[in-house]
Amino acid sequence: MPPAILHVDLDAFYASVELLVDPSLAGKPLIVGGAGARGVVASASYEARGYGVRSAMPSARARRLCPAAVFVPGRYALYSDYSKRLHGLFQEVTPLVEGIALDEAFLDVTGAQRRLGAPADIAWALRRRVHDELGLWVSIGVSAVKMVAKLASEAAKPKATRGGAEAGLGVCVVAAGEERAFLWPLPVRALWGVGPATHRRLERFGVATVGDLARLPRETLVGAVGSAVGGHLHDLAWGRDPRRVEPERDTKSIGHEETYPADHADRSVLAREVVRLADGVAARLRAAGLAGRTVTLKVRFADFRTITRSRTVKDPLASGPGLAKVAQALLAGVEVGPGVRLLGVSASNLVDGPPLQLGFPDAPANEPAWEGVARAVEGVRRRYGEAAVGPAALLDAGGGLKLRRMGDQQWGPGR
DNA sequence: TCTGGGGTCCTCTCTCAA
DNA sequence: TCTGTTGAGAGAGGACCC
Repeated sequence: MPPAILHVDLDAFYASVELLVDPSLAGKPLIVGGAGARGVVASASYEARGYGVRSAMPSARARRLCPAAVFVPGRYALYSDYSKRLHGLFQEVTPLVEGIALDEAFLDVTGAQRRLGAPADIAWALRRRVHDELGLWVSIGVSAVKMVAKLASEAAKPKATRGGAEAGLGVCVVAAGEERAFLWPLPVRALWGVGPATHRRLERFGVATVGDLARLPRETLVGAVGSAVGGHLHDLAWGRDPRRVEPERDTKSIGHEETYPADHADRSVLAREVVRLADGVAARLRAAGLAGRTVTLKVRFADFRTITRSRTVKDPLASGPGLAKVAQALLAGVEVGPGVRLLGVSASNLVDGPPLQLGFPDAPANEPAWEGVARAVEGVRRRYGEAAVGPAALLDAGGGLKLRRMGDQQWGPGR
């Protein structure tokens, strides 16, 4: 059976979910994202895209391009729920599903062909089913080559106009042997792995399309962008992508970061923020049954200069106080006078199983055994809610807790 | 124009031990 | 004991993805 890979991509996912929840928004230019001065666009309806609004664009600019746009703050938990239902439908087609993002996945349907028919038929049936059951449209690319399937789904997408979406192909199939004819006219920037920096370097060699890239000698390309990226891009340009669909991938790091509405230069405020971020990271580590040996602190200054400082400890950490202690020690070595715009805490070097939190570097001998404390906190939170218990440092004047959780501030600070 | 949050991977440099 | 080499691991930064 010839290999067959589907790349499935939801059309304007977050904006489409918001339209489902509130049909009165239909036909209006809709922008999902952070509405504040430092927010960005997470997703835009096709009406808004018709004005040039794109995801990852600063919200302030999007507002200038489309003053009539309706801004919606974005609800990570809601989109996550839709995504789970979508992945449930994928699993009925094949167990070989590799999730790339909430709205995007690769499906290896090589083995499903006997049961469900040709890959194109599987794609059309899946597209119909997603719409019938979830009310959302997906675009699907089909190819024997992973990257080509990805680009084919892009080719299948609707086009944006000021009046809304202009229907696309829905499903785009690139037959075996046709990969180069499909790839070579595309702009080189379309390839996964060619971002702004690589694009600038390639332009110096007169490379504008994937075909130009294919004709560039491999050694020249490697010299220009490095061995790993250069070799990979050259293979892609020739339609070679040996990567398989990988259903299971180990998590390498877990972290939280947050951009503040105004810059902070007060060390005590920043130290408290570190506790908040570390508590959120710890909650996710423990929920995943993981612990981390490396703690990384990320600091972005007012001028957007960004630094990271990390420390690797002997015993894996999974408690908020343990992570916070290391992160605060790292913060102590950073000059915060210029003002801090963003702070982040992450754990990497992850290991399985219950954390072996016996103590911390430079900790006093009687450092409490946080493992027991963390378990007790989890129990209380399960029973009485997340904000029932937390680090004393996070208590506000009214006795409330300001915790940090996944998706709380996904697209920048609010207004 | 003024740049989010969650990640992964690659490269370079430095240190340390064999 | 001193010097050079090599490789592993850590740390930092950057590029990229959605």
